[in-house]
Amino acid sequence: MRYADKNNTIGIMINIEKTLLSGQCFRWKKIDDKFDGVIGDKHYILPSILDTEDPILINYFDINSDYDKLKKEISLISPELKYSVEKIGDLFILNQDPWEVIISFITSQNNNIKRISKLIEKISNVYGKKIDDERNMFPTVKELENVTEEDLRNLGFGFRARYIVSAINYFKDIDFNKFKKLSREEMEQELLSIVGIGPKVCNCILLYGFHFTDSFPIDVWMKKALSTTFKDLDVASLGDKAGLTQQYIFEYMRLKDE
DNA sequence: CACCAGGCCGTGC
DNA sequence: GCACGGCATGGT
Repeated sequence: MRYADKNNTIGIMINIEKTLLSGQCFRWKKIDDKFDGVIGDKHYILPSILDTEDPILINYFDINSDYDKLKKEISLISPELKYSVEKIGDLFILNQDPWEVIISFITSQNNNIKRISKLIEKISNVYGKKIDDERNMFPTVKELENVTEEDLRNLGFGFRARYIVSAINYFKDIDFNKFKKLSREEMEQELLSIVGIGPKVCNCILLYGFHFTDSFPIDVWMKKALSTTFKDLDVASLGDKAGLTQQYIFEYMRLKDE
C-alpha cells in the first residue's frame, strides 16, 4: 500500500508475513510477532507490517515492482484467484541470493519446510561467516568448495548431499556473474545438467533465485490444482505474472485444506 | 509402527 | 519414452 506522509515523502507499507512463510525462502523464523532472518551479510528482525526506506529491504521484497497491478490482473483470471488475492493480500517474489536458492531448493526435494530451514541454518552455521551471536551468512561457493558428500550427510542432508556436491562442483569452476547473464533458456539447460536439479527445482531456482517471473514451478500441489480447481487455466498465457500466480494458487490450495 | 514431506535418479521395460 | 522403486531424516 502506498502512502504519503506529512513531508509528502512517498512510502510503501507492505505485509511481509505470507511471503516469508510461503516456502520461497528458508532463513526466516517467526518469533512472537516479528520475523528474524538473514539477507546477505545482515541480520534483520522485522515487523510483519513493514515500512522501510532501506534499499536492501526494498530490493529483497521487490517493492519497486508494481504488485498492485499484478494482483489486479491475477484477480481477473478466475473467481478462485480473485478470492485468493483478496484473502492472502500481499505476496511478493523475493530477490534472494541465487546461490542460496540453488542449495535451498536442491535441499527441498522430498522434504518439508521445517527441516529444509534447519538444514540451511546448519550449513550456514558451519560454513558461513558469522554476522553476530545468533546468525551466520549463507556460505559462498568458495566456502563450500572442499565440502564432501560425507560432511553433508553428517549434517543431515541425506541423499541430497550428493546433489549439493554436484552443484558446488559445477559452480566452483565457473564465473557466477557470467552465469547470471545467461538467457533463461541457456540457464535452464545448464541447471538441468546438474545432477540433483530436475524440472521443479530448476523452475524454483529460475523464479526465486534469478527472478525469471515467467517461471511456474509444478510440484504435487500444483499438479493437483491444475487437474481440479484450475483445470481451465492456461499456464502458457500467464507471461511474467506466472510465478506470482503460482504462489496465489498454492495459497488457495492451502486455504482450502484449512 | 507406519506414512509422509512443494523430487530426482537409475533401472527396466 | 515412461513407470517404478529407492533414497536419509525427522515429524506425526
